[in-house]
Amino acid sequence: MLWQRAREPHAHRWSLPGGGLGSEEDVEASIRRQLAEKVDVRQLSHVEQLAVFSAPDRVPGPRVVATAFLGLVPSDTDPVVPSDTAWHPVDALPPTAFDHEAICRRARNRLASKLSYTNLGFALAPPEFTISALRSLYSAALGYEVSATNLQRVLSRRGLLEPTGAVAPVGPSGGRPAALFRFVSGQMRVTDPFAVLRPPSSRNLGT
Amino acid sequence: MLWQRAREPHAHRWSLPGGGLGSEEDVEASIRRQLAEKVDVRQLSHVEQLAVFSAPDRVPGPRVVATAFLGLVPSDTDPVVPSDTAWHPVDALPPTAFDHEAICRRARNRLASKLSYTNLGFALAPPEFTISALRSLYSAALGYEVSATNLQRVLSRRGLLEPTGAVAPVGPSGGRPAALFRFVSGQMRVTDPFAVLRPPSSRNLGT
DNA sequence: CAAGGTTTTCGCCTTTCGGTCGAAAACGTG
DNA sequence: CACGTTTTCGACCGAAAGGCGAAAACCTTG
Repeated sequence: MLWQRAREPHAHRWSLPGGGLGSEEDVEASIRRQLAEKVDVRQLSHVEQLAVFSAPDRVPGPRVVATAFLGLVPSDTDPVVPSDTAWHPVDALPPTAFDHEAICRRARNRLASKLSYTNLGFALAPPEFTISALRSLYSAALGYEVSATNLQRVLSRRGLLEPTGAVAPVGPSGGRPAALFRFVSGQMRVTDPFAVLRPPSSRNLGT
Repeated sequence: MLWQRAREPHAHRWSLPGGGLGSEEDVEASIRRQLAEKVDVRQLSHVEQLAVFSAPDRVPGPRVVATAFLGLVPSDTDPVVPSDTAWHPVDALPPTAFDHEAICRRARNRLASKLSYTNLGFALAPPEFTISALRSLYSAALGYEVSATNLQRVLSRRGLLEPTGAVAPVGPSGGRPAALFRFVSGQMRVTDPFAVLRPPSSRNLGT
């Protein structure tokens, strides 16, 4: 989500939401406050620090040190945004101000990595979803196609997925109605990565 | 590596090396400069941003925003450090100044995670090492025992390990002399994590 | 120098995990 | 009711990882 700068420098270029750090808040409280001007903060399903960008010449004039965040909203949210603000596909960004394109790239890479080795998927999905919808989300975020069969098995084996029992309405072209799933509550925050070298004789599946 | 504060606030408590950001450097250049006063920077085998710590009351007086870094040196380096500076086991830290204990915990968690799903191990190991020495390093960093057999196999299969041909001198209690290994050059920087959901029909093993 | 202790290495086996494929299920439509 | 469409599920396979124990290669000691 970018907003279009009205004034120089870099007028008319698109930039990430953000602003100065208040004296009584930490950086996360600050970005949530800044974001509240653009979108309802309660819709944020995940917020994490990305990196500090601090090159002396990253903005004209006096140095500005930026703490970049990665913020996610579920795919079904369509928040009302101000007129100077719009969503852009991360693969086809318009001309951006300052180093904001690099920041977006970093965010995209972080998301793709964490999708694979953590349970971050819950932050992208709506409360209930079909496997094929989830497959589309993962494919879009990762940048390559994943198999629905495999995705369901991997997430299920990790104990993240739970059928709701209901089925989704069928599409205009027919087909078998898809079962609805949800991420199991209690797993709706980022947990430890799924380690490859595990402690002896203990899997990280059970509660 | 901590140094002992001489003055208030928090006199005599141990704190992480660091200092103010200069106007002509970014945060990584700054921490390398600060660290150079304590230890030869060329010994650093890995440096990465950890997180920003910015709670308004994290230090007394005016707010100080800190960008924390994780820095690693190979286990065989024993750098000369100033008299007010010393190494401490991360599991048994002395009383620390400010929020530096929390920073250390975060660093330790980051290290443990990345050891498993990236090739970060090279940053901890000396240029040449035996499998059991490497096993000790991994066990210490991860906090649980790993099997030497499995560690060697996992790292080998990822194409990270290479035998030097030489063997290490035997210990005081005898035993078969251990073969020496090195991390293959070209893999001596952190590469992409080993993704679980891979793109179709392409493994991340080949060069 | 043979016996026994110690440490490393290696092969074999089992389990788990991820990838792939195709058949079957469950809907629409003509 | 045949047919297209989409989802679901089971089967199979290879690769990855964990576990175990025998063999190898050194030491010391009697």
